Amino acid sequence: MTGEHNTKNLIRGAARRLFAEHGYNGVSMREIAQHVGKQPGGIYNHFPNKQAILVDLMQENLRRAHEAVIATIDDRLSPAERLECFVRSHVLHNIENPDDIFIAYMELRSLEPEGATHVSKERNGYEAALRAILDDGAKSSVFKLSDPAIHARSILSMLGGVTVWFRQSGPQSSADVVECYVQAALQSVGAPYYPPIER
Amino acid sequence: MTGEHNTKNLIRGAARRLFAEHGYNGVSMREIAQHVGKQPGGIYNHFPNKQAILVDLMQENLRRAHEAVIATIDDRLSPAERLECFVRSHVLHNIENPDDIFIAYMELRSLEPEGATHVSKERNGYEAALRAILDDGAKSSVFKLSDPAIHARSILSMLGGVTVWFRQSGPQSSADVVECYVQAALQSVGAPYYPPIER
DNA sequence: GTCTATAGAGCGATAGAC
DNA sequence: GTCTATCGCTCTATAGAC
Repeated sequence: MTGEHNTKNLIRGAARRLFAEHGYNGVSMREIAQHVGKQPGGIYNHFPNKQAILVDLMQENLRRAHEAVIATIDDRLSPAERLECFVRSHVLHNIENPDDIFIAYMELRSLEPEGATHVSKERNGYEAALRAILDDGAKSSVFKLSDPAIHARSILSMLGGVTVWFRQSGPQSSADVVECYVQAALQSVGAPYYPPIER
Repeated sequence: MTGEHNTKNLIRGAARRLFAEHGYNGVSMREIAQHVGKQPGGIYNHFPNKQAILVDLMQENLRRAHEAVIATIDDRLSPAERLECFVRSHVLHNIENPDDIFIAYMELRSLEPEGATHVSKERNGYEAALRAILDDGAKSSVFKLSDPAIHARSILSMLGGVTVWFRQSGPQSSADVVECYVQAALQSVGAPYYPPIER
């Protein structure tokens, strides 16, 4: 699936990088072609138009991101443990795929209606999964929160912010950053945070 | 200053609305002119070019937003009280000026270098003001946080998210939403949250 | 599947009458 | 300060040779 066709994937890669940096409307087919080392017209052998490249990136990446996070959550764990799993894998995935995530959350407005509703549904499902954890914790009073829906959104905004400033090449280790977001997210719903292990 | 010239302010208003909805690169001078009820060429009597409209909006609005928030913080208060003031006025300002804030945080990449550095400095100063509060609270152990810089960024991302989903015309009251973010932000740094008053 | 060439539309910005 | 008109350019997308 990923390596199905070389040029098509090169186009995906160039578009991902350029869309993340300049935004969908700030990037031309010519620029994408140039980064792939091909002529502009040739892109249309792989995607019917520019919008299709964005749809391809957003739908596929968002689906994979959500799937990866949801898979790490074991329903038998406590709400606090499930939230910790959620945050940890979400931030880790964001750190490892900053461009994908950045595009997915910035370019909803550049999608035409059909793609926009699809992506919105995908996002709402993900948000609902997080809200279910918060609801559970609120019921058993291990979480202190007045509105699970708003807290869910605020956690997602918080975690999404990591793609704006964090770079793997920077001074901080991924593990430390993840840990810090785990602490902030757990505490934000009133759950206690215990650092992994003293060194 | 605000009412200095009618057409110029109409242009500001149309550009604010359109940039927030479609992004800087997704809006043409023709569209802005149309929303103002003027001819495209006429805009250039008020702004030298398109970029100048964006710079005008971002610099002025960000400065006013930060000024308004910082002004509500009394240095004699405790770190927790100062953080509460910060969050409360920040969210309230975001709610009352969603387009301004949304543009300021989304369109940094559409700014040419000169304007980008100016806006970055403005933002960094604001982030530093928040970090100073967190540092204070961490020193006296009323806040529980492993990295004040990351916690400051995570709070700002969290609060900024309100512009994405909240609408004044929606079902929730501004006051309730503000209160919810106050709770999430205070708790995220490990500070206790006391609801305003039982009803 | 890639190329060259270009159609057809829209863009930012300017000139000059009023 | 607003208008009409337009320049020069870039854009997405297509056609057709190889």
